[in-house]
Amino acid sequence: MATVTIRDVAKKAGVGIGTVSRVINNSESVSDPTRRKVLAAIEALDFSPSLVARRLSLGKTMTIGVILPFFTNPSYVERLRGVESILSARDYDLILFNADTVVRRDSYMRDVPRRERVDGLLLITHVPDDDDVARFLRAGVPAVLIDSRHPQLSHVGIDDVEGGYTATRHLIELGHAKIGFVSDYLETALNFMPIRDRFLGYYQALEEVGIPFRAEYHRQGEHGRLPARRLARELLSLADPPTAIFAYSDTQAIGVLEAARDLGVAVPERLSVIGFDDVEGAEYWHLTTVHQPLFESGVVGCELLFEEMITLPVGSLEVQEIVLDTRLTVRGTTGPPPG
Amino acid sequence: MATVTIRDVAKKAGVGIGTVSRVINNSESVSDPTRRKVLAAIEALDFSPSLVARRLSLGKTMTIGVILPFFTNPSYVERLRGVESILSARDYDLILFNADTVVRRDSYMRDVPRRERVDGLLLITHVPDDDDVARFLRAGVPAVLIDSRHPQLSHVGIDDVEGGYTATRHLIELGHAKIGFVSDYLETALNFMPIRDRFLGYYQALEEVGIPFRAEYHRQGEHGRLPARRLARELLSLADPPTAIFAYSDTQAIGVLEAARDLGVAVPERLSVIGFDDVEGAEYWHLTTVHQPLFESGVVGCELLFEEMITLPVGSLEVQEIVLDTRLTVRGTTGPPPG
DNA sequence: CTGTTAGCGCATTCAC
DNA sequence: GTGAATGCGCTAACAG
Repeated sequence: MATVTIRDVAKKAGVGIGTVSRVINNSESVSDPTRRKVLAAIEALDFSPSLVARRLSLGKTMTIGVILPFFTNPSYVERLRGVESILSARDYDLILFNADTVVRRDSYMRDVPRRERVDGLLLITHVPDDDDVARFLRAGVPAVLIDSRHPQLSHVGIDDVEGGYTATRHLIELGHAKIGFVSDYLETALNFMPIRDRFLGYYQALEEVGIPFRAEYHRQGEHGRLPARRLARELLSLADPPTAIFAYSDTQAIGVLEAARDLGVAVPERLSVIGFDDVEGAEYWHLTTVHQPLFESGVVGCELLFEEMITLPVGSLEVQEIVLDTRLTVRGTTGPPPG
Repeated sequence: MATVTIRDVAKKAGVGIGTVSRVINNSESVSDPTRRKVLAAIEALDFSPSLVARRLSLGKTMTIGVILPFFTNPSYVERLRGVESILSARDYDLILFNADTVVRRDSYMRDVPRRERVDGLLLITHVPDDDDVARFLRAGVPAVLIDSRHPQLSHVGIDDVEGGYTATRHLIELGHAKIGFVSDYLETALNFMPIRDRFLGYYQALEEVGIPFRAEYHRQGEHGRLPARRLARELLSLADPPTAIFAYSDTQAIGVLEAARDLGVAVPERLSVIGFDDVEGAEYWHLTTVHQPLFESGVVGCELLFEEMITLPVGSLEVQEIVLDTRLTVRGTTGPPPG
């Protein structure tokens, strides 16, 4: 209970604390006999070095922080798994900052990089503004973006415009012309980029083949299954309802499927539905969707961050932009339009 | 960039560092004028105290650790949300330790409580052995269990025996006598308690009304939708198949529903299915299930932990056992047996 | 009320 | 190679 320190070990081994420190850190310059003595003492005392003290002394925290909008969402869980897979291999700790509101995001953006809490920062989906980035740089905290962009920061993501295009294009090629889009609000205080991008892809795909964009076919709402369900119901209740719906995420696609069921609209016979992400659940809903490498995005983002962390001075590394591939995954919820 | 310390502030404000420290910590005994001076200096220098130093000095880490089998599972996400809701209000950080294998669990059980990494530990589902608990106590790290039990540790959970009983009883009351059970392996290296408990509840409910337990009606496998699907298919292919199936979790219940669909068995006309947890997706499937307060379990567990953390010496607080209520939630997948 | 001092546990110069 | 001294930034106990 009386926590055993490096000093106790030194005394027991009959050496100086410096030597113990060297042994702990695998320094070359320790003779084999003394090393053995120290190791024995460590063993005997069941000593393990204090991370906090080491951090203070080293000026490093050995943890990286992740700021994200809450991880309830399956896609974030997948990404975090990727991050975690890298961290655990490097003996780094992971601290999560759940920024699901503007207030909390701002607070974290301000505080987290400041107080030597983390050695590096991963921002998922959240878009830092110029002030934030300046603060990161000033604080000397490397930051990497996942699923978001900023000219001065490295990031990993996908081409959401292309993804939106791919989804819409799939529906068009099946013969659909009346294609709805159910999404999060395009403009919000949190201002997530993929939302606008996928919409853009949707828009461009329509335009390309001369299908006019119909505002009433684009419904926006809060993220989530239930709001999407409501929006889809609106869509399907239109005088001239769409024969296909592209949902911003798989979660929302499920909502759309529910709406179809609510209204007795057969999928895919009378309505095609395509989602986005390809989360684990997607397969079991037989959901056609656009697959994106979520786990890998966490891995790559984390690796990128470590690169930056070992490169001094902070910010000297050239900004890298890594774009992962998306892939259309056709399952059972899309087919040719009725009639 | 040259990190500004408490000393810089003291110099600038023309006071001693002790005073600055007092201001930072909202100590009463500082005169208003000096407080103002210090505050001004802090503002001017954009100073913020080093958490690491504070931690070293205080001997506290201001973080709590959570060890859990990976949080991919929807039920863990819900629990974590509950934990996080308490933490953020208290200015504590959350470190996640993903222990999805025996090796990693053992490693975390050994290392995490040791190196003053955390002020408190939350174990979800994982069952510590006596050695683990002894180590926690020795290290002076309070620990609380969620969804798991140990005589020397406080815990919050549900009565899984009762839950299993409730589910089975519901089927019995509908008139079913041939009731299958699809579950995780009862005996595994990770040795989770709820699995055996729910089985026990299932067993007792049958016994109570004189329905003999039939070993071929109990199928065990890996956790997950797909394994459950396979198991359920086996069950339904029996010469004398069950007319109802109780699944250990909602996830597995979905697998059972799929199996029924695979085999063209109508639910609930020819087969009743009941799950457990009442995760978000359960509603979509109209799944009858046993609801358990997942979010609340995180909240309560975390509150319990804080109680222990402020009570010295560690372990002096009486062990508390909090049992949350489960609730049968009847939806559309259960009904009377055919015929 | 407030300045000063002594650690917190470790890594890192330095001399030896 | 190795031991002793110094400092990381802060809190707390002690004088004033």
